[in-house]
Amino acid sequence: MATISDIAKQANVSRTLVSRVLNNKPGVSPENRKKILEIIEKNHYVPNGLAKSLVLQKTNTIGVVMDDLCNDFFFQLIRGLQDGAEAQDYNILFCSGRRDMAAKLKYVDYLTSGCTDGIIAYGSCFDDEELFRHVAAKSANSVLIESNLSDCNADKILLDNFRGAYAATEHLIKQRRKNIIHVTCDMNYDVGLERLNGFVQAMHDYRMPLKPDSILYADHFETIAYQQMKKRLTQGTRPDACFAGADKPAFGVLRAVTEAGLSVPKDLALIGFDDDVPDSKDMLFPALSTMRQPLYEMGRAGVELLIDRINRPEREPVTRIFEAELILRETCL
Amino acid sequence: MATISDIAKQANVSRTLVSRVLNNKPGVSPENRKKILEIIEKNHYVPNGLAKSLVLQKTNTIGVVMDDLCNDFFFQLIRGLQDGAEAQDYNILFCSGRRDMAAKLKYVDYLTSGCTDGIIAYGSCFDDEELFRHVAAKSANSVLIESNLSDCNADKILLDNFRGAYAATEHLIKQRRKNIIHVTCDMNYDVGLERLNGFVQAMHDYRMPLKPDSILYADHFETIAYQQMKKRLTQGTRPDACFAGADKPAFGVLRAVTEAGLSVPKDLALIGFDDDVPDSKDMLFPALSTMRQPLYEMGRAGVELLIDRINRPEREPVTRIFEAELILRETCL
DNA sequence: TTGTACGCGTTATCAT
DNA sequence: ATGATAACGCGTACAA
Repeated sequence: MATISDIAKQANVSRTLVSRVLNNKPGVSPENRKKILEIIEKNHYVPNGLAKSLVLQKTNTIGVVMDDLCNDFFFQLIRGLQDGAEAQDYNILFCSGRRDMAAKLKYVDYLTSGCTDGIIAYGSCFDDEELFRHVAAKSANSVLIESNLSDCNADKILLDNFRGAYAATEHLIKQRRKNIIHVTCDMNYDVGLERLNGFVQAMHDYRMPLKPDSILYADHFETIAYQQMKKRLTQGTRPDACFAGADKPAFGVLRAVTEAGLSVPKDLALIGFDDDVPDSKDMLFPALSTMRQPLYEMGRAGVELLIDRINRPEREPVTRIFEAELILRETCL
Repeated sequence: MATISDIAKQANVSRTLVSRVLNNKPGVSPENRKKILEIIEKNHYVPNGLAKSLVLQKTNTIGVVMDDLCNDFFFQLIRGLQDGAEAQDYNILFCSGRRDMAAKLKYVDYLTSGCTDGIIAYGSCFDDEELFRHVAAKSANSVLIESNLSDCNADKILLDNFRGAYAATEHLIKQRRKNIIHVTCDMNYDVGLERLNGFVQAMHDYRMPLKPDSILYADHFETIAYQQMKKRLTQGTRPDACFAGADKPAFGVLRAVTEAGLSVPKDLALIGFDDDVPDSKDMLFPALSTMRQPLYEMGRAGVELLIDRINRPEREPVTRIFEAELILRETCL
């Protein structure tokens, strides 16, 4: 690959002039500018970004680290991140640890060792704590999405999962449902705990009965929720309402309920969480009522916070908390 | 951020010794090594990757540019790429132009200007030609997936769309279907044309009638195929078999056919292309028969070719052609 | 074992 | 308008 020196040599000028032409700066005679531009063109010359970033101490690039790129749950988040970066003319790079912690750590190290001006990390898995402390300790610019880590020097984007869960549960209660259960999402994540807590608090505040079989433990996918719900329907009193900690388990519940010959929402009202519904699901089941998580907006806000921090590294860290919104469709009116 | 000089100063040694410790090289006394390691630890020091790559002329990183990260079609490809990179201890970065050509070009420029050892570009859109010529002209290491661009200095990973389409059509013919139609995928892409050609050739070879209404033009999504098929069912002779240029339009067809009260595969046999089926679809419709495109393997192969080229830049460009595999499920036996 | 000096490719400063 | 020089942070001959 040609370098700036090659171009300078061919044009019989100094590297300084070439650099000025490259960056559209004044101080170059029209003839020289023309000649230099031609030679640049002829050689398909592009300045080396590494060298440039090294001397400028600026990359105009931000990095994103996530658990897994291959999950449609992240689509809206990704769009928000991309649009946010695009709006301020930053490059944005995506990495994923393929659900592997060591790989994720590796990418954090990589992205914070010079090639970006800052990183955004998504994840509320308890295991992520080590990761984020590592980032913060290096005092790299960073924003954490969905991770409520105290005293670490990073901006944070959070969703009020507790209030969201509370609101969903409250709605079911006000619908005069009598036997409300909660199917959790993955309890290895903060969100799992927070949503469970919101459910419990609402039940408590409204003096609703909370029995051991009021809570079914599942994860972020459909299958376990389906199995748990299927089992639950064969024992104890039949629930007439369910708040699920995420949409995917909600669909597991929906499937179990439907297969048991029950009618939704008549026999059982159902509210999910996330608004993470592939179009095709709407054709399969009644449309899912859910607490919408504004992932697009959270992504955009994350990028904006990060770039602001890049420009003002001394600013105190802030936390922006988003609210989930109750979307009533067909599974709960 | 601390630099290697800072560490050296604190340890009262030269930068050389610190560098040796960082890279696990001999030539450092045990005492010095210990002292240096402690200071590195204390400062959370990590070497600057830019400077390192600049002097080493090596980044151990590859970049991927795609149309759109937010499409489940790419999941298997991404997994293949990641696993391939992981296997050889390379970092892999994903960028997407959000379906915007200018953005895609920008990312290609960015990734080929120093921060990676090579790039992989996916796409067979005709518009991509400019892009790939641009890459090749810079003589950056690159591999093109699904893009059959002649005389450009890059390795290529291709799928034999013609043969795949031919095989699908042939299967329908041998099923003794009499009125076979083809619903295309997006004709702005090579794959659209190649699959159409395969269909036409098979029909021709077997002396099957090919009328103007034997071909419905759609795109890579469901809706248009659905509309076209719906219209088609109200006019002309009813088709008894359909080969669709991709799975998503196949599902559009399936929906139209089902809504028209026809039975699949009895009244109409259907074969898609890609094997790009979200789980939930299987619950909604009869499972789709399709030509499986081995995207995972294509991704892995792409990375392997790229890294091989990085190690042997003088090697002649090669092209690896993968074959699609007929997967018979419920929509065609 | 240790350190000096140079180069990677670029931009910025300060002469001329 | 032009160019020599230093600097960014690192690795590595080479010399000591």
